[in-house]
Amino acid sequence: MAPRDETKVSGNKRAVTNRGAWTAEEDRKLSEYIEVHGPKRWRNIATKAGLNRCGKSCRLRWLNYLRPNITRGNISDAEEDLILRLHKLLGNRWSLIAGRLPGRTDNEIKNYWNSHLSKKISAKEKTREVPPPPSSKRLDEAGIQELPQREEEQLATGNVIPDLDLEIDYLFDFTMEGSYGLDWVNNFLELDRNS
DNA sequence: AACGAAGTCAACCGCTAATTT
DNA sequence: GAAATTAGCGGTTGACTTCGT
Repeated sequence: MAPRDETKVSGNKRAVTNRGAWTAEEDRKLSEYIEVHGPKRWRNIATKAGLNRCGKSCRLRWLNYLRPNITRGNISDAEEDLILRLHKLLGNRWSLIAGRLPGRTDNEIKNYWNSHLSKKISAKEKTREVPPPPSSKRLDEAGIQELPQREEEQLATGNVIPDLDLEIDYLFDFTMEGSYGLDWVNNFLELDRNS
């Protein structure tokens, strides 16, 4: 049985809502209601569909599992390659990445990244370990290596920008492109230049 | 067979942006 | 224009499964 939680509603009243895994019955109720009324006003959906859930939970369930055209199961090699390249370009912008993978959800891609790809990458980097040429970094008088300016800025602001210079040839090598159009990448870069 | 560690993934949380009242 | 509500995002948690000993 799903755990329950008290959710604040207007005033001092509290409503007890279900939490945890969704049941088949809850899925059915949610799907049927959305089929008729559409996926909007999630708090209304939760109450009017007779679900003891918060609107947020209903929305998540619909987007990640119940909506049509969801692709479930193994991520193909082409998809994995695209995720890697998009992540290099966009960072942890999971919803944007998911938007380029038909049928995949941001949650699924985020999970796949955290459980598969991040490890693959760190393993790759460990084996690579190519030291930079001595002239590429200068030493200050105390003998401490200075960070490149962008790295310093990122550390200062906390905004880590994906390293677009790293493996740039690989990133923009579209010769192995499959069915995924990447015109949007060019548009994105054009917008970025203009801004 | 039993147990703990590691991996996986669905769901929740906290926050911000956008929209509505 | 301000306040309230809703939608959406990324990070995190925790239950469950698989693997190794």
